[in-house]
Amino acid sequence: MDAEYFLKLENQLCFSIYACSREITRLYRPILDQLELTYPQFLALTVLWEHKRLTVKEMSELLYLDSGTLTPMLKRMETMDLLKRERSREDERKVFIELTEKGVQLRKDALQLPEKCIPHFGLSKTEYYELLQKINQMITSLQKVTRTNNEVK
Amino acid sequence: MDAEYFLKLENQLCFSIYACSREITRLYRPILDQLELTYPQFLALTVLWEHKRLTVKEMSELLYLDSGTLTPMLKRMETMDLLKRERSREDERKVFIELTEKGVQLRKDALQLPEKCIPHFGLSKTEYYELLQKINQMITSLQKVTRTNNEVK
DNA sequence: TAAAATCAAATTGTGCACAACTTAATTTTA
DNA sequence: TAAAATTAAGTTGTGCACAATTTGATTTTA
Repeated sequence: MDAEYFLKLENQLCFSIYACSREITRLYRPILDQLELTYPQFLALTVLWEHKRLTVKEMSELLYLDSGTLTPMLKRMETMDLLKRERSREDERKVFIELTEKGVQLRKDALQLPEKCIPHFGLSKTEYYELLQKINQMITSLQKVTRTNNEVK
Repeated sequence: MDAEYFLKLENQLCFSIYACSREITRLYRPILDQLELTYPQFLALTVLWEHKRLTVKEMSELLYLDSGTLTPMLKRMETMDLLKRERSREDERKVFIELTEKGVQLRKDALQLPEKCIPHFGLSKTEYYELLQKINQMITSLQKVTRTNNEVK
């Protein structure tokens, strides 16, 4: 492994991925602005459109975000009348998140997002799927290290 | 294009890339902690190791970060004695950034980063390069839209 | 060459991201 | 079954990211 080589910015895959992530968010922003959503809020809605009702913990596992990020964001979204937060009666440590009618309805408007944005990725259908698969493979590998006690040192 | 399909979290390439970016940062963190650096600070050092002296504008173009992000970060790094900020005499709008001896020396310690981290990406050499290329291709496509006035609406 | 336009950096304000910690509830175990 | 351990959510504090705006310098142009 040539450490000198990989220390150059242009050869750092981590930088490319980090920059690409922000570039996609920038692409999405004008449309999300119309829906009055941020990108993380849109992701939170996405999992709620799929699962109806989730605890904060479950959302945290789906989005890889912790309660320190989710709690304040969900509170903001509650204020915006997109969702309800309700503490579980069976286990009072848990808080259930459920969409309001407004939150459910927003899905219709959000459908334009993939249609308007994905063409700008500059990828063929095949490239899109292959890239998705590769990145997911990478996430799985990374989580083996980052989600255990085997910290890299 | 099946918008319903692409609205599912698992099919969203943007989510994968966003999650992957954070997962890599998490992998890097224990090592960067030892160097007392954050990931964006490490990137700032990376471009300064390559270019010796840069204006804020030039760093902003290399890292795709604006002055609102860079100025406070560079001030923190100046306090940490990693770099100097000096306003240009020829054009007083510009501020030059240059590494201190401490900033230069940190490069030696940073060399361990790629060596220790890249193996955990779970990619072969070929896969690494292909992925790097694909992501860079994607960034270029995205910038055609995000870095012009043709906003997606 | 003086006004208008542009430019570079800094500032302000909002919203993540996340480490570290706290609180309160539930589960485990001695 | 009471103490210890674990768990879920919330809190606190720091550091990005970035839009929008401001400040001051330089360039363009009428």
